[in-house]
Amino acid sequence: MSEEQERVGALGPLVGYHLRRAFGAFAADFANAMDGTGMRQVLVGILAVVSGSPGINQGAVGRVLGIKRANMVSLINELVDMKLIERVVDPSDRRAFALTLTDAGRTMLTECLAKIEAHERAMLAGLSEAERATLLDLLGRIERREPAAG
Amino acid sequence: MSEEQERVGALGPLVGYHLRRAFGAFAADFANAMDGTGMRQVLVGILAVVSGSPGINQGAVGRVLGIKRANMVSLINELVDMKLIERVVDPSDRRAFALTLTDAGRTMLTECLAKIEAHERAMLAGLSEAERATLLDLLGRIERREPAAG
DNA sequence: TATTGTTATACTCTATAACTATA
DNA sequence: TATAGTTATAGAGTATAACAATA
Repeated sequence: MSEEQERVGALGPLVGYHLRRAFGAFAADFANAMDGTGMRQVLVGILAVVSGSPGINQGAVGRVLGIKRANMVSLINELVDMKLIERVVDPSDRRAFALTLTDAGRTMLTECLAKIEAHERAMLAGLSEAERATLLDLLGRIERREPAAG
Repeated sequence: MSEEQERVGALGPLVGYHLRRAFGAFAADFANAMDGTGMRQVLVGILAVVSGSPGINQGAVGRVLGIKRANMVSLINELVDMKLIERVVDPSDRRAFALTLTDAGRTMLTECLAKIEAHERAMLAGLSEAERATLLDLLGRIERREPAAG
């Protein structure tokens, strides 16, 4: 196996470096797995969140997924144009749009999740079930860590 | 702590999703840690690789770090403009440039690595030493996994 | 005042194709 | 022909500032 990957000098012991490389490998394989669906990581994420919280507005979806409001606009537009998401004015707050999946959206999400599970199995083939659980736990604790100052 | 982060529906059990979020948290804090230095993740990575393999050419640096040749050009230009890297024609292969760190480059790398170690300590404060080692091991095995088809 | 969605904008990262000069 | 570096370009992710409508 390529020795070049070993010559990372001072980067070797850095979790951040390996996180970047592992994330990159996952992202590339994910894009491959989505081939032909017209979907991307972020779009599937939005479908999953809307599926779990029907009627949610796009600002809230953004907060769940760590996407800025300004960047949500075109993403939601894409999904509406693809007829995967329905967007209606929320009667209880007329500034906001209530989002729900269309039937096509539910089908698409189901199909994507099946492809994603295969992609995850391939990427994690070298890890035992216990190791996958450990990885999920450790990553989760990094995400939810206490912010540095309050 | 924000309940919104929990409402990820089908994304919850996906390693790829949590890898994306943990990587995002690391990247944001890394950028913060580099404040005032003019450096970014990729630039520090290049300095570290050149430091470990003086005289290496930029294509090889790109292969080590997973950066395409075309994208290396402007990155190396940046580092040369900042006078952190020296680029001389390799006498043994006049197509290539041999890269080495300048004194300023060595100083910058040392300073950045100190900041990065503090950043890593902060990001991983909730993990024991054993857990950090486990995380490095698991991420490393994902990076170096066997490609799907040969 | 604060919030929702929006527009405009900019920077970075990533990717591909085509070119040159050397090997 | 293959490789090192380059140029041009395009798509995607991420960030901020400012605005209108509504709360």
